[in-house]
Amino acid sequence: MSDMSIGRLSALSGVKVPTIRYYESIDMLDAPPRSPGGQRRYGPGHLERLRFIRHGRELGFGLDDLRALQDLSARPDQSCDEADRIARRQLQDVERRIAGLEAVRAELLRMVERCSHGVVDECRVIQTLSEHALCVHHDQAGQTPSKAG
Amino acid sequence: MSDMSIGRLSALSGVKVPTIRYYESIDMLDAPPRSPGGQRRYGPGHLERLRFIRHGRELGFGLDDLRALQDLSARPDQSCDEADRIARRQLQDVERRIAGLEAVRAELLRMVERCSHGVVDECRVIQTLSEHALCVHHDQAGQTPSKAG
DNA sequence: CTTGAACCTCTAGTCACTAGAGGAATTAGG
DNA sequence: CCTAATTCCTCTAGTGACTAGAGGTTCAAG
Repeated sequence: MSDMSIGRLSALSGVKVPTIRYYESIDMLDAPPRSPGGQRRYGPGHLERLRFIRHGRELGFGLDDLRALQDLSARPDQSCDEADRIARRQLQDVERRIAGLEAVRAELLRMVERCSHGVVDECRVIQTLSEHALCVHHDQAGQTPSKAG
Repeated sequence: MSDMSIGRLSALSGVKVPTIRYYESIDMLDAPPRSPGGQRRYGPGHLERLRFIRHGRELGFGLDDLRALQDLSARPDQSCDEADRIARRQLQDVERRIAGLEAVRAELLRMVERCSHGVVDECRVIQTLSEHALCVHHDQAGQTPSKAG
């Protein structure tokens, strides 16, 4: 288990080899000792940490959040309010994204269901994309403070 | 309406000024004529196209897809099968992402609901991330993790 | 000892923008 | 016409989280 090569660590963690090296380069993962020839040799601590990161990434946490959570878990006496706050923020973000995607899904469904498989000129897909151009929906411009059309 | 500045086009389309220039640079949007001093002057066709692009982006289409859809709409006699195919692929992608995010949401909910607001050592948030036993990845030799995003 | 897989560093590319520097043009008011 | 404010210009570089490839070195098995 100790003295793993990067390939073995990759297989055991499910994180690709270049990604492990990338994590090291951005200080997400401690640089391991090297073999006499200069190749990385990992211990079980690295594997544990990588799995933590991978699990967190699967849940959509950013690497900065995971760094913060990892730092917290190194100080077990502290209050876990910060960890809770990070997780709740992530939950809200995920819920917001689900809501957005469901609206998108509804519109895409309308699009493809109305497609009569004719020619482009009558195509609902393209028409819908063009038509909605007439609606000035949720205006998020914010780039020109003076006047708006 | 004709001879808009880039700022006005931005306000009317909801697409930010640097993004409009970026679209021009990657040939998503025709380069407009210039004023004597070299500033861009847009017509209504540009506005229509930009709104098409923005709407498509809101639905999650990639710029390559939108380029293809635009090219199709310039040839109204063609079959719209290609447009339909692009939209259906997008719909599937969105549905796949929703499913992934809902699994993520469930796990995040379990996380924060079990947090007892004590100290880090007992924190469910951090514990859950560390518990790779419950993790979905069994691929000990595989090299292709799938991601929820 | 040879072979071939796995490893090394480094650069650059991905997607769709965003930020900022440093300067030129335009517009509104006087 | 002059000035000041605003908008515009090009260009480079940065974002997040990797991924791909070149060109070379080390390791483990036979």
